[in-house]
Amino acid sequence: MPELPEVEVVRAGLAPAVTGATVLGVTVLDERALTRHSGDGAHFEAGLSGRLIRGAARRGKFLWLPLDGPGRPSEAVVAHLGMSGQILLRAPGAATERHERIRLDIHHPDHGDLAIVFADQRTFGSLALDALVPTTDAAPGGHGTVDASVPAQVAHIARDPLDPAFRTGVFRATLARKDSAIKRVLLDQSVVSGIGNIYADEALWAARIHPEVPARVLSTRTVNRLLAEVDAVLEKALAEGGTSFDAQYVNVNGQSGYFAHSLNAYGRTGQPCPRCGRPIVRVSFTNRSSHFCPYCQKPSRA
DNA sequence: GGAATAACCTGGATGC
DNA sequence: TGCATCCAGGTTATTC
Repeated sequence: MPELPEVEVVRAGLAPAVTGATVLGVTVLDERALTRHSGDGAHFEAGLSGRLIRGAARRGKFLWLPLDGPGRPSEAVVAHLGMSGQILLRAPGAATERHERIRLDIHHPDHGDLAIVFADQRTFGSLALDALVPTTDAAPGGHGTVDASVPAQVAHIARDPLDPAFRTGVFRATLARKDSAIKRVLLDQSVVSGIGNIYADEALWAARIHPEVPARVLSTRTVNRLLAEVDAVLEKALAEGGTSFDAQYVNVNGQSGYFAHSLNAYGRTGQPCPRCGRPIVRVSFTNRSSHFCPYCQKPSRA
């Protein structure tokens, strides 16, 4: 499931191959991969062909490629991997991938011709051509860019905890106003971006916070501890190439990450807590699952 | 306005 | 073996 570390691995792999490249052609195989695009497949293809890609940027789980082009508006290709999206770099003319939805043929002045393949099993991910708008804080739009702009559909997404422009004071103040469970708040991308179900469970386990504790009751010290653990979990996952359970997530070369071997709570129902040895439990939580240690993560600790 | 919930989707796992 | 059902979860529209 692509969360911040997985998307960052994809961005880092994509950047050297696409920066300075020109889009030769676009093939849309499945228009369901354009749910965030305002037009149809033909509109997407026409808007992209001939454009120069200036780089690869990311905020939270959103990835975008800023575009140049004579007489063209300030735009970017925005990608969201959803639950099962993959962006792969392939040789020109490479065989169609399983679940391939969109292919961009590009030419890079140093690397020659390449194909960018967007494949997605569950079709929750998408690509879109979107206008770039100024950031509200005048800081760079995200990781991998110095431009103070973001795609319009990413503008409502909060900065992620690894972003230098992330403001912990604003985060603490937001939590103090939230009656919702802390895990729900961590998953709210308008509060803090990049965290999904896996890393929310892992960070809460590391910080010894029960996932259903109301956010507003957490002390400043506890919120600081949580943020430190969120940073640590994301950094470690990034260093290990992300999490992969079943080839749902791969880097641009189709390789899986190793962080699944480092998980302490997520997906470990019934297995001993690495800290106290008591079994990890799984509870249903807003259409998904929460995994935690009921002994280490008592609600009263808040 | 804030919070909670349903819907979207595919394929693997499970049960009968 | 084949069919039906459940489950995984990020985002957004809808409802309360």
